[in-house]
Amino acid sequence: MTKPATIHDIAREAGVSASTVSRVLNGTVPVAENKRAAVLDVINRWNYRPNVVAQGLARGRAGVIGVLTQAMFSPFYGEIYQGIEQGLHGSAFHPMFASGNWRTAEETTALDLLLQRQADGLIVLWGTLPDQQLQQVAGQRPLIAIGRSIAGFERQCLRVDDVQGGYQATRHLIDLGHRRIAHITGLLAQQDARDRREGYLRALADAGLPAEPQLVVEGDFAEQSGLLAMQALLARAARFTAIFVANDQMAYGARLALYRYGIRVPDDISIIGFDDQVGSAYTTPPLTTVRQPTQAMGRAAAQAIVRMLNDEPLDLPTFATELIIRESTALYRN
Amino acid sequence: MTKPATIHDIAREAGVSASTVSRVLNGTVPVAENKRAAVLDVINRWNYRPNVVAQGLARGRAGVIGVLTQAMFSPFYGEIYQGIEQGLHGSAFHPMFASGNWRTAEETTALDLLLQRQADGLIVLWGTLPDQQLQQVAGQRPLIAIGRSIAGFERQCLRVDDVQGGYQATRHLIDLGHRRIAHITGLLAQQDARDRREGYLRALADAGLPAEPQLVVEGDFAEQSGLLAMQALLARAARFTAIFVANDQMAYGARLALYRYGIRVPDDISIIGFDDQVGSAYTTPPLTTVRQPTQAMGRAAAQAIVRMLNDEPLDLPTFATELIIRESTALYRN
DNA sequence: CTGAAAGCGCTTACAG
DNA sequence: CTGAAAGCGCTTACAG
Repeated sequence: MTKPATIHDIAREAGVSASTVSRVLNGTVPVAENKRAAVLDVINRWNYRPNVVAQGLARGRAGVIGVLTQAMFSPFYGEIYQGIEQGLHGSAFHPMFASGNWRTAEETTALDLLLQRQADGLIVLWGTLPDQQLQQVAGQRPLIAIGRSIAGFERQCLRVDDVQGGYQATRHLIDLGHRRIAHITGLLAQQDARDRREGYLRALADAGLPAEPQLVVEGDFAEQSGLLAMQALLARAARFTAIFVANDQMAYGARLALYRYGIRVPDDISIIGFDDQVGSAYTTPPLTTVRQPTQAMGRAAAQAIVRMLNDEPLDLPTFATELIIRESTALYRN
Repeated sequence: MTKPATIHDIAREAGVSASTVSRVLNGTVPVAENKRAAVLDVINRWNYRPNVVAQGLARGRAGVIGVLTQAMFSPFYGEIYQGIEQGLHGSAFHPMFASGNWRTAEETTALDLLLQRQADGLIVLWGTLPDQQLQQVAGQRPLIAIGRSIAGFERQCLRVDDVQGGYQATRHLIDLGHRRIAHITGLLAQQDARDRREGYLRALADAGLPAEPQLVVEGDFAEQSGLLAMQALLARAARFTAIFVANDQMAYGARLALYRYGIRVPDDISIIGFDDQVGSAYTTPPLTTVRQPTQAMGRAAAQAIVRMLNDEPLDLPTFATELIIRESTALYRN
């Protein structure tokens, strides 16, 4: 367990000062060709890598973009990470992740961790942190939020149009001829769940269809709640031929409930989800759903952070959802 | 964008030296009660948080465990992360993730990133890095590998018994009365895929069943390859009534192929996967599979790293797989 | 072009 | 118990 070489070791071996080694490392200032070659030679021979932590301290810039996420392992966030990595590529900044799991206390811990590790900028993905906490951070360093708003920092909040998404999903069902359309909502404490429901209601209203409270039940975005919600719906008197489920995970649960009851999809009931999770193309039948441009959103957020760090002006685009038609929805037939 | 307070600011305001502030922060040495109170007061009032990067530099310990993973967003790795976080909890170390995506070049980049950020220890999850590269790192700092071996460092490699897992899966099918059992393998360039196939072959042999090459086709662990492999199998002359698929993702694809052909699961064909992905309990029908104790493995790896960091002796347990029987497998009926 | 010096924000012997 | 000093591994004016 030998200690790794430092810039001074390299300097000594190459017969120059540490300053010079630093200069050839960073290419900031011209260095005499022979010294440059000597330094490079030692660096290669010793396979020297500068300590980026020390660099960060000296430069006052860690080269880190903190990403406050909710679930390290969700495929949904995964696509956003990919976008972030793409957006950061070639920028001298690297992402650093910490997850809050939708619990305010954990989110606070994760945020502190990112801040203490000197993240130069922050990307906040959804979550339950109060505006006030984020406002304070946003006042101190570049911050972009995805999936939530922060009062006073609206221009740094990148939101997808969930109302439109919910509308699209419901409209698709209506266009297929369905008239009695149920809805399993997400956790209504979350804005996105409320927005999707809002889209559902508007689509019904626009089509002159009545909103039937008995056809709406709240879930919590997890599979099991979709299953339970579908059971509840099936137990009620009100009938329906199609259902909009507020995310794909719950749609899986709902679909399983139908399977258990021997109700066919899409022959008896059409089902549409939201998110287009990776697995959704391989469910039986493949799930019709509404896609959020996750990767593009991640990329935009990363690019925006870099622009802020460089004091360049910001102009976040608006992100629209996209209907992905697969095989879980079909024409209504009487 | 005011600069955050430093330890000197706190010291000045509290009327003590920076050393004293440091001492109350770390609780290493007794500090007079009145000064301690004064310091704590300023810290709270200013909401001061020490710069952990600077702490790490001064201490020679970053407090970071690097986790070299393959896919940031896979639920499978996600469970391992959870285990790692649990194992690190309360240990003064935090995980830091970088992903290699099963590409040697990217894995090298990710490893470098972790090393440059001064990770005190490393947990390597699967991957394609040559032994030599990892041996070098393992010679310099604590390293634990999950899912792969490193020559000369076997005691630091935590492996799950894939042969046993493949055996269990196949044996389950045999116990249900199946005699003609197909197998979709993983990418055979990977050891785990070869081991699972080995388990399959051994189970057949132990039951006195012939190994039929026409019943085995290679996949690449992704959904689409499972679908394609199943189509290939169905196109062949050889019939089968059950199939062991080397992971759940491919099992989803294989199941979709059967759906398209109108072949019922498990009535016509039984199917068993491997991994017990989160979604597998909600497929139709819910998937029988073999579970790896992912969370326990992550926890063990994290604890082992901490032990190594504290120069305590190591004794990694062996991890066994577990059969999870759901509804995609059934008794063979003629 | 280049070295010595100061500094980034901390910790930790050292001396009292 | 406590402060001044040196040091962690770098960078960057400053002076030449």
